[in-house]
Amino acid sequence: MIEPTNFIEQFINEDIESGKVSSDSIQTRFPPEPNGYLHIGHAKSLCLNFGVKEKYNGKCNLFLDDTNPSKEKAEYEDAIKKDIEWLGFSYDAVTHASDYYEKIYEFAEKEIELGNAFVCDMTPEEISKNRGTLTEPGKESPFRNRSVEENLKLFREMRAGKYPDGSKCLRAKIDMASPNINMRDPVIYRILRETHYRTGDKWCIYPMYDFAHPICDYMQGVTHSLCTLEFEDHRPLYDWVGITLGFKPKPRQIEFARLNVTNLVMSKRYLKKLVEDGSVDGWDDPRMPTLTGLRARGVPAEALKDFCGRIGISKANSEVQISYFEACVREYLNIHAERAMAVLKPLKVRITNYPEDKTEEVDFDVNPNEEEKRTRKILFSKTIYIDADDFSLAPPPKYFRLKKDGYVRLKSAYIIKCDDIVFDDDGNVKELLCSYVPESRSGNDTSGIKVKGVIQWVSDKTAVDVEIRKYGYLLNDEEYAGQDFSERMNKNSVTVFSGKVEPYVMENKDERPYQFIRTGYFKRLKVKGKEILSEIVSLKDNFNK
RNA sequence: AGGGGUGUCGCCAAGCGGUAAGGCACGGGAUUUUGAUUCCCGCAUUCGUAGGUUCAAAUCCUGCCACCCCUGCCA
Repeated sequence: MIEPTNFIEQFINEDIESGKVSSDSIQTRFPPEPNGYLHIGHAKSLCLNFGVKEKYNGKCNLFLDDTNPSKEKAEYEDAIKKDIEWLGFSYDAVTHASDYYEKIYEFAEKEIELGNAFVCDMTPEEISKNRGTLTEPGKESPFRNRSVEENLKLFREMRAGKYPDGSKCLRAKIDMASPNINMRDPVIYRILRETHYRTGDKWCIYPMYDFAHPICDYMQGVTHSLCTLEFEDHRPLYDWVGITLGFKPKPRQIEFARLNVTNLVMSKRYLKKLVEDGSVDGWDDPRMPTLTGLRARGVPAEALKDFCGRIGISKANSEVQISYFEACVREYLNIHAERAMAVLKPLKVRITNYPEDKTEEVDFDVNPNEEEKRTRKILFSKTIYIDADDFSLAPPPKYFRLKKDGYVRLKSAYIIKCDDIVFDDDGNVKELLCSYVPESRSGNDTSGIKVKGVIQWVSDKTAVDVEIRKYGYLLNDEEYAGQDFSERMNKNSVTVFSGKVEPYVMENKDERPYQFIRTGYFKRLKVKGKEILSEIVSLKDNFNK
């Protein structure tokens, strides 16, 4: 007996116990339509479907739901595969609705033969008009009672290309008076002369989602078809197809709430618009909530999966705060990211009592939290840079960092005292003149001086100039409601710093994330051929509280 | 009386008749050469609401309220 962690697994257990399905046959599928890139919302579905597969030792296919050739592209299919690979899920097979077009067609003929479907000559407008409303029943099509023979002949002619687009369609014969509008003789096949990215011009009729999906599920051996809440009303139709066609065992559709993240723009339509109008650099722009965007940002796949697991599965419409996601990212990065030093806004510091040409190496912890501590050497010298934010001309109370006549520790090195401030012509701080305490060297500090502030620094002898960027998210704040997306973008765009980092960060070939002391988590990224450092997520900062 | 759903802490979310798990956030304290991390401690006498059944209800029943989805030849 498998311990369920959500209501879907409870249902699966019930189906196993009741003998509906055998425990070794559990199968799900991840069913995106290849009409866009996967985003963080899909990650929830991915984790759910593959989670069930792993838990029940079952199967899970990547099923591309390509029944609408006018929206779908191979580019999207390729991107979807890459994203799933990145997340580390392995599917048992890649399948497409289009793989089953012939089979679906046969099932359609079967429905006709069973008297469950008819060819309708009404225009889309007429069908819409006769559908009735939420409170009034619809009117039956005048073509509803055509003979099986006539329907079969007409449907075959539809396939053969005898009729223009939209002039005829195949409809399920269910109930025009049903309170569920999806059951009012829904269209299950349409005529559409559009080149399909996989089947080309082989077909000029295409099955609709409601008809194709249950058939494809069944053909693949799917036992549990997990989808989002808006398909609840379609379940009776899903079941109708399975029952009329005699599917055994009939796949069970179970709905769950889709992921909403507070203020995060996730609509495929808007994301596509941003890409197309050049507001972002592409689907993989680090500001995008797409999986490829998150990957570019430096979000570890493990952190994303952890997030999906932690938010849980339910049927309640909910909105998860982005801080939850960020907490998961921080938690992972805290364990895995190497520490490094960097200054986003360099401020020159001259250590007046340090010899001009002397340098020395100090030991720096790669990650203080790891069990087997590793250290690496960092060069210290007379002139260094600290972050401008680590010095204050007018320090508030309880300010721990550098101020005039105050002491602060340079991480892994010496304690320094700020003796003097050099201003430029405009009255801005240009440089600090400090003195170091020779006996305060990290590791064997005999100075007896206690400082609360520890700041990062880089030596001018080794510092590498690099552009450092903080990327915002594409937010849909009330503040920006009604504004054009390009305007929202400007406000949530990119903050650029001309920073300096220790060479270690730039020397590594891989793109491992770093935690810059007291700053945040960063990774190297190439934007239009230029190497930059971009922020993955900021450090939790209690200083401002 | 259109149908289908959902309502448990600021945000997720367990709970399935025996007297409110956990996480994020938050508040307090300790340790810390990252104001990070880590570590303690606190954080719903109450489960949308009003009744009812029961020795006992978030869990069962009834009524009300709120929110979401459905009138594509989209998925």
